[in-house]
Amino acid sequence: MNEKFYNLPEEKQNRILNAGFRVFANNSYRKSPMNEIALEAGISKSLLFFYFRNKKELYLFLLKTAEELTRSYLSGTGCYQEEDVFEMMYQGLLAKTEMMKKYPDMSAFALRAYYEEDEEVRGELIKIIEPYTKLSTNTSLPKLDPCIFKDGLDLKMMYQDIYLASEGYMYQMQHRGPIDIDRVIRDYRELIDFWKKQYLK
Amino acid sequence: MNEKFYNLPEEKQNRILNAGFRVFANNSYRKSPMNEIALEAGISKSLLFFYFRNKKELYLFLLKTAEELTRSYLSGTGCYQEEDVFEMMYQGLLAKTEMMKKYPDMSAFALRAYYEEDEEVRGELIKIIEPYTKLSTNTSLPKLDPCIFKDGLDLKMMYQDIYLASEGYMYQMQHRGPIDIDRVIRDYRELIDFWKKQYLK
DNA sequence: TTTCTCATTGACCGAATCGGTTAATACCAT
DNA sequence: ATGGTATTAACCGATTCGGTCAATGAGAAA
Repeated sequence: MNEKFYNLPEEKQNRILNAGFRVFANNSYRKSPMNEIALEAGISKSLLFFYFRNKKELYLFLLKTAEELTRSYLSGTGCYQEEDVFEMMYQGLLAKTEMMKKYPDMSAFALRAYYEEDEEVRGELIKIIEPYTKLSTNTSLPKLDPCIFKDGLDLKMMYQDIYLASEGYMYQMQHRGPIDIDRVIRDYRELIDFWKKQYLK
Repeated sequence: MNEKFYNLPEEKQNRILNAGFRVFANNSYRKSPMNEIALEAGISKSLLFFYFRNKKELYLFLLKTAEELTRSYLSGTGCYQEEDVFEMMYQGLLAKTEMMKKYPDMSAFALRAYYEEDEEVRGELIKIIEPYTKLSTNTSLPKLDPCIFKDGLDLKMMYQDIYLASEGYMYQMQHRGPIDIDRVIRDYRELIDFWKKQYLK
């Protein structure tokens, strides 16, 4: 890709990124037209081809960017060193909402890329997401100290419960159109507190 | 549509239905090619146009069919007259898995249709899904008899919890590729029992 | 076999769309 | 004016699309 892309004002860079995320999220790779991306970004198709040599380059650039941004957002929140499972989940969702404010279709784009099968990009696509394919199957519950939970509580089921409900929240955020994000956060916080009262000693 | 479609052996009808569901679920209306649907159904494009005059007719037929099938599946299970909230949820998920066995992409198709904006079909599309648009915003909890639940339990939060977790299950079923459906049902049953022990007196 | 019926198809058409190129602009500082 | 850079309109060849139609195939009836 053309290094001059980074000289553009950040707002314009983001417009292009978001246009790409959105189009590639709604269509398969082959059926995502460059002209549609350009139109949505508010630039001409020619300019888009000026910054990115071809569609494949733009696609892989978007994927690499999504990966980097996600990683930086997650490490930004203290969601990893948090020892409280509930607060960890909360921080995770907080990070995701922050991302969705700035890049509304990025996660949908990443999810679709995960299943993209077009041979034109598949090979180099895998190299980027490969580290995460193993990680995703890691549904095993983190180490939980039984002492702090109520006696006789099935920790595995509890974790299933909060994990799936959180997944359900994310799902609603993505598929239920544009909604009041701050409202979602407040609701989720309520749920977290409900769980803590319910499951913690 | 051509009434002779119903004369086809049921297996062939379903192949065509499922091919349509899949293609229209993965692409927008405009970018769903008839030839791709025919290929996936194992018939020629000409034959597809013999049974359905044009793309619009096929699309609306699929939508109407999806609506009817869903309604019949839901009324098939006793999920409405069930008074136990947990068993109601369980029956609901059971019905959905049954559907996904026979029509794997139907619900994904219906969801995408819900947000389809193409003016060629939007008008008549709305007429079909309009009754459900109001119903979907109905997140209010059903009438719950507080007596059977543990004292001091926040019923609204409990319902949020189980509703979202169930949503999370559905999400996993649709987006996590082909998985062992019976395994999913067993896991969900476990979760239901966990909730009953947790929330019921 | 011949004939009739009807499901099914390959070949085709005009129009639109696609990825990508290029030569020309608009803009702005010197 | 001049030079350089950001940006675009116009264009191209190839492909794809929705849809049509004449022809083929298969099976039952004669």
